[in-house]
Amino acid sequence: MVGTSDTGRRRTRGPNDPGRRDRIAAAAIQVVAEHGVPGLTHRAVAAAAGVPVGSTTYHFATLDDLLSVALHEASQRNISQIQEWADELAPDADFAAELAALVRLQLDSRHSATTAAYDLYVAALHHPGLRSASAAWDEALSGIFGARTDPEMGRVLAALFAGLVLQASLADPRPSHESLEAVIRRAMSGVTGPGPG
Amino acid sequence: MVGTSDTGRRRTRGPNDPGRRDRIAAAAIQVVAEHGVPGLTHRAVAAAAGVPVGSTTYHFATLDDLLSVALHEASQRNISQIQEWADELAPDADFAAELAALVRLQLDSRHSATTAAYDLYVAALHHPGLRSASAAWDEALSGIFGARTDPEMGRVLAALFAGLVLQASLADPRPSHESLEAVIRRAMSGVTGPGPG
Amino acid sequence: MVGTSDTGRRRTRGPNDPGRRDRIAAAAIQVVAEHGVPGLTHRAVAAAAGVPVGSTTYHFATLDDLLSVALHEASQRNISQIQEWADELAPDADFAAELAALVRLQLDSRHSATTAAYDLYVAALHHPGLRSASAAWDEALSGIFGARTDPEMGRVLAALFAGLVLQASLADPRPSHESLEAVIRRAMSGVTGPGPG
Amino acid sequence: MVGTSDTGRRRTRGPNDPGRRDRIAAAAIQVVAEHGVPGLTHRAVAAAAGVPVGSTTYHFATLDDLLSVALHEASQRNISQIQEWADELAPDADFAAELAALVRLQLDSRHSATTAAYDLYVAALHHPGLRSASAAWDEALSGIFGARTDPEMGRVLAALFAGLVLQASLADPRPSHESLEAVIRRAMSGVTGPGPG
DNA sequence: GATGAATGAGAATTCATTCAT
DNA sequence: TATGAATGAATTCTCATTCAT
Repeated sequence: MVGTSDTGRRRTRGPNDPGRRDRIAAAAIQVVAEHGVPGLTHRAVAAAAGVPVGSTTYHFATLDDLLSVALHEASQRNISQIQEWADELAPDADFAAELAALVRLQLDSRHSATTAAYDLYVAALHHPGLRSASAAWDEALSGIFGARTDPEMGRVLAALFAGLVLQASLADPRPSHESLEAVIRRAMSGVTGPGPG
Repeated sequence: MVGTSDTGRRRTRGPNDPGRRDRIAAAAIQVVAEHGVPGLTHRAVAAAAGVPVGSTTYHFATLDDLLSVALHEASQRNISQIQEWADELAPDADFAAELAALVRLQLDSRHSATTAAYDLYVAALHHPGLRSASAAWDEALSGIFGARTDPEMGRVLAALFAGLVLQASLADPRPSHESLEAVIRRAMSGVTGPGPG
Repeated sequence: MVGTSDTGRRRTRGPNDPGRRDRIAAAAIQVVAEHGVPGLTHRAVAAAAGVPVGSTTYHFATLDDLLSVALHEASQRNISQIQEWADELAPDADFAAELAALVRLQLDSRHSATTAAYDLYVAALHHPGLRSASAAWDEALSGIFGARTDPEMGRVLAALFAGLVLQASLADPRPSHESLEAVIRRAMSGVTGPGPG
Repeated sequence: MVGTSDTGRRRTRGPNDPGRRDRIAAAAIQVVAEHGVPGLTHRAVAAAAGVPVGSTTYHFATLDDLLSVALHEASQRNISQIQEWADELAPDADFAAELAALVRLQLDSRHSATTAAYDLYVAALHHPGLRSASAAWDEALSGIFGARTDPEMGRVLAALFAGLVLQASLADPRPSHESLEAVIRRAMSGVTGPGPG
């Protein structure tokens, strides 16, 4: 599936496969999504990436390296997705409703990525070197949400968003769009923005 | 005083230690606080509790049992503390300010317990059997906060609280009381409660 | 071959085999004799002792533990052998000749143990915690040899003995008894002991 | 100055570094001095020499090659140093005193080299191909010491020297110059040389 | 010549779990 | 009831060695 069809030259060794490092990083996120941070092992990542174990330790010598790349990559992806969501938002959109939809999106189609992201986010509690990445994530959310409201409300919504996604990921049944929207709208009740709220 | 023929009850080894099970559970939380869920092992817990490894497996046969008791115990403690905080709140207290103080309390004097709590909370993402415990926790927070405001605001504040504590645990430097209070007050701006806000 | 024939009760697990710890220690010396200190691994020791790897790590958690027990055991054995040799020495024996014979004995029938002993002795250079064991060994040799001559000559002979055994272990062909005896006798030329020298 | 088109000779990577092979050999000795023979790895040597791993395997394809070059180089250096010491010795020097000083010198300013030398010397026990190097070393010592006394005393002193340096390297505290001198003088008591003793 | 990438084989450890006592 | 001993299965990590470039 990967790195073939080029010339048909069989190659089992040697310095090639330039995308491998990235594939390993992606596999790390996938493993965290499936088994949590305790399941993040070189072996599991190797299996998920379809590479030998030695390859994972070559590119990421320690587990912390793996954890680090997973967190950075996951946070970057998450920020990109939310930025994209913000960019596509109509100027006169109902922000509360749209934000509720974003929460649902994180829970549904992006469920796996969301799980991994929160796992990694919390793992940073025990890895001082990773805290800056988690903090930068918060900053980004505040900025994105604040740009549509105001800086203070940005901070409100960033925290609320994080809390809601986390809670909702664990709730059974999942909260309805309506209830999410109501909560968000209520927190935004002091906003006099472009939305109809 | 220890391990003697106190009541004639046959005992192969060791002293009568009725609190041991609880001590092990407490040690489990402590281990999670220090090393995260990946560090939760029978051995680490045994060392933290000052008991032989065999004792931890005797009381909690599998790692999942340890994780489960840690989560239940941690969530119960957390809820108790917050309930206590609510009970001691003056009827005319400034709720936003007091809630900001509670956030700070979680970060400062209860930092270790808070870290463990979030670790365990997130671990439930990968342990369906534990989700109910995490969800019950949210319910409790919503209830406590809602009792001082209204049910919907209770949900707002529960999510906001969770998000703020998590963010603040990772922020460097820690957010000031003022900024926390401002965020909370803003989210509560639609409340016409007993507080001076 | 080991631990059977008792009652025929098959037993693959469980807390028994009380001599196991000692057998592992003996196997460690054997491994060093065969492959040197670089070959001292839990796996090799396990194979030599006929026990699972987990058993070697249970009794000797780290390689240093294994190295330590091997050095202590080897030095103790070596001292015992030499003490025995001294005890069996006739009062009017030709000490130089007998000492030369002892050197040969170390090289021939005890070759394997001697090799291991010197390997471990030198390994102590890199393990400050083991230096005392190596030093105690020297002390013992000085004492044993000095008891038959005088304390100063004891120190001469201890150093000479160590140097000769080491050199002779590496020489090809092995030095003859005559040449060893001549060297020793020459170093002892200032002795007016009970021997005919 | 480095890695440029100096002479037009095609060069894929890296500067012209004619001394590199020797630097790697020197680094190998240094690694052995610090971590013993078990620590002698291509990687450790590469790090110590400040060259890529591929460079160590290029110049010394196998670990045995590294071990071999380290032993030969170390023994040669050691012999040179001792030869130099002998050459600088005054004709009427007190040989016992000077030899004691040489022992001290090995322990003090040349401590690291001495440690490595004995490590490698003993490693030859398990590498038949290296025994000749170790044996040649003994020969050299016997010759050097014998030239100042007589051949037999040369052999006495070579063995005594080896034993004393090894013992003294492990003794804590290090033996005094006086005690070393006394031991050496005692072993030399049958010598009627040029020295005052 | 030289080297970064790659990998399979182990290395030390850790560990959950079992079990005789 | 309790626990030390035991062990097989990982786990992280190191490494010698190979090889395309």
